[in-house]
Amino acid sequence: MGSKHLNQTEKALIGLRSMIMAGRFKTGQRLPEIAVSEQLGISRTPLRQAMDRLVAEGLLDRISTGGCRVARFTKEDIADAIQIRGVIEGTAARMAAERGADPDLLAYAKSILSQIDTALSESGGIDFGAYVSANRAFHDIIANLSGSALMIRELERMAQLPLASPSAFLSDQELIPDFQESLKLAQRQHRTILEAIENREGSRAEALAREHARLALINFNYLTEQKPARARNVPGLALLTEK
Amino acid sequence: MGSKHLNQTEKALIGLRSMIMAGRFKTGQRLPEIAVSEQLGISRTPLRQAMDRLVAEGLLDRISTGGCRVARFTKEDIADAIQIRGVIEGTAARMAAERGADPDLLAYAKSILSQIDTALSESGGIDFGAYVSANRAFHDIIANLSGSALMIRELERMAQLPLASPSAFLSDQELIPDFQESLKLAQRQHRTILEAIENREGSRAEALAREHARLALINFNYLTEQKPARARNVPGLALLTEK
DNA sequence: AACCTGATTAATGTATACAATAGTGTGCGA
DNA sequence: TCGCACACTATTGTATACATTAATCAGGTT
Repeated sequence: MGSKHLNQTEKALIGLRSMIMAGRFKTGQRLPEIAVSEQLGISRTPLRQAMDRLVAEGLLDRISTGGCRVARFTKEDIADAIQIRGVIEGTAARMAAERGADPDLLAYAKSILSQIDTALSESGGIDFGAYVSANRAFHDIIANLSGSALMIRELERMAQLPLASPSAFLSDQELIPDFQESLKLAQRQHRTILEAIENREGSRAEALAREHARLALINFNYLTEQKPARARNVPGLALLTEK
Repeated sequence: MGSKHLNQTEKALIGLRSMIMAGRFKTGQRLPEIAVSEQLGISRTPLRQAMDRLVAEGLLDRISTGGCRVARFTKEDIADAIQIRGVIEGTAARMAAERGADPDLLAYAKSILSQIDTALSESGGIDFGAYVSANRAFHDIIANLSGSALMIRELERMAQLPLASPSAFLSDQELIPDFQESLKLAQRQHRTILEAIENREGSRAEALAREHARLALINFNYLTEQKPARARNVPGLALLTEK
């Protein structure tokens, strides 16, 4: 599937991003290029390229005196990110509805929903792996249904923002049984969104997609307020800062 | 004002961006690093950094086999970009209204509106320079009124997209008298948006800001369909492609 | 003792040399 | 004449050395 031949810049990007997400750097401190490049076994040139990419993603902030530091996010930042992602996904859904969705893509979306149904009704408990990948696919399809290349790009960007992606709080759900009920609600919302798109009900599709994103917000609040210990396992949550 | 000490990367960014916007590169062809670096008098390292930034901005596309090419945009792309910008600005306005706008910022916004009034009522004709900079300031304030750092970032991004910025079709308006009436309509919309924010009418503020963005779309369509000759003067329009 | 000033150190920013790879053209064969 | 293969060229990707600038620390002065 994925090409195995990653160049140095891509290796640096992946390696550095995971280090950041895991919270491996001291807060507020400048990220030392030489040390990181030695740690990754990659020279500074591609590392710096990767850092530029991470600045664009919002994971790093440039420092005026030179270099970068790891960005910190407040709860409010994350709530805003989720809300904005919802707004953009809502716009994608509305565009899809108003312009008319591609029939093949619609059919594909329905097959994905069936996969989610299957994942949710496993006898031995929910199949999280299948759910997460199908959920990701569904949100990709919504972007594609809009028919706008820019929309696809923007939603990809939003998904990279820490904790704003539709799957941000899913990766570790096997640990959090309380979330399982919300998965079923989410799936009902998926169906309704697709139905609205198919019926060309643009405004309804938009509102539903916005509301759907709020589930992520609920999960986020639940996690940080009720289960702070488990929150440590969620990648990116290490970047959360007080106030 | 602006710091005079630009480093090489920033020089390359500015220089390359203006070359691209002016349409100085052959369509679909790979952008040659060596030639450009010699033309700018800057070595390849900071040039490549600048290219990465422009990829993030969407002005360049990466080529799978290496290097970048200048991105091309269809009319539909630009219409989508304007619409999405309107949606995000609408969200900023709604956030500002719902959360309550900062009084100082609100007062500042009103003073900017007065400046626009003055620019529009000059006896010798409209003062375009003053209008454009005040208009830009107004849209910046809307972003800031939202109180969300992410929102500010996203709107800055959208403003960099070719032809999606609130000022995209203003820079050259002295040549296009037909637009002058639309400036007055735009200013009325500015007042209404601010009023809705002040009254904490979130939904109204959102809808008004969305509608306001459509003015850019109208100007864009008018320009490309009615005055294609004058369209050549608008920076970025060189990137417009058929189909 | 606190603070400013200067020198030292260590980091980032830049240029360039080298390596790897994609693009191009030529020649040979069918 | 067309197509394929091979070699060659040109360009990108990477490493590294150098220049420049910021951070640090010591020493002296107030």
